[in-house]
Amino acid sequence: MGRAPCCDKANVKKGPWSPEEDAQLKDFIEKYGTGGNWIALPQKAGLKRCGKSCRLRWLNYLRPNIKHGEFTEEEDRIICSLYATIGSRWSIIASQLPGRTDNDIKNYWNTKLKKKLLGSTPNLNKRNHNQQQLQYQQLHQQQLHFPPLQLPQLSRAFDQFNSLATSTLLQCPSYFHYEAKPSLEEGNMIMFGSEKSCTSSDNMASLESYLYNSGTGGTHNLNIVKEGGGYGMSWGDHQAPLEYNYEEIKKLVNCNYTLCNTPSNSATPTSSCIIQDDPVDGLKPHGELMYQF
DNA sequence: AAGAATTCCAACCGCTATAAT
DNA sequence: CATTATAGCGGTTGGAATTCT
Repeated sequence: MGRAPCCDKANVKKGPWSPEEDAQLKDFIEKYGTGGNWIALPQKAGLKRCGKSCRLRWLNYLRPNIKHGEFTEEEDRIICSLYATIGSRWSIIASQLPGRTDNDIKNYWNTKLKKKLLGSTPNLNKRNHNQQQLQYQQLHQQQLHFPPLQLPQLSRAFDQFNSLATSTLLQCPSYFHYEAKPSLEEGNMIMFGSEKSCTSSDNMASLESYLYNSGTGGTHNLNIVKEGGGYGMSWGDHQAPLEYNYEEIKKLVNCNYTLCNTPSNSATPTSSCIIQDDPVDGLKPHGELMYQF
């Protein structure tokens, strides 16, 4: 038996709320509270609405101290920082921004902030973006000389990751956790991330999806392994099937890692790393970043 | 000026976690 | 413990408003 519906779908109003309905809901809640039962509330308040709809209307619009309008730079910074750390957990992010709702922040992120961060190309529309992405992928493949479909997921995952990570870092470097061992050599490892970690069932596709969806969240280890005459990469249980040389790996990762005065074997808090954007890719933000790790 | 394309955001949907029985 | 009801969450959508061509 499936779950019972919370209301009679045929007899509830949907769509935008009228000022009268707003007033009715507001008056009722201010007088009697929600009673901890949203499902029963619309009937008591005389509204032909689903309890869920009432709850949403109250939380996102009617309740006191809701802040509407422009987000401040400080709010932007907090959202970026938390998104980089915990991903799209909007209710937690909203809890750090008094007066803002999760829905508001989610909308703001999806429509403005994400573009602002990635927006080194302000006139980018969907068509241009897709074209540029395609051009980039073609160029990328030509340069690397690896056959199509051999490692597309990993390559694209890195594209997505680096693009967002670099932008995020520009905004809020203190919240992003980055570690690297001294160089891309056998046995070395690059670790990105913060709190989340991939599960044992992750595969390349889910990893791609994870990186795509969660931006910089997560802890990911890219292991460099020696394979025959070149280097390969492994990610969790998955091993790249191809061999790459040092330069190819660098290009595949899509950043140039230059380490300065780094003691061997481990990253230390006194070391710094310069990441430069791939000049091939016009979509990515340009510049040079310094990290302490 | 007008139609097309894009942006924006309120509201909905479906899922999961938790509470109640 | 199993089942059912509810709250809450995040992803998605519809359509109004705005911008572009």
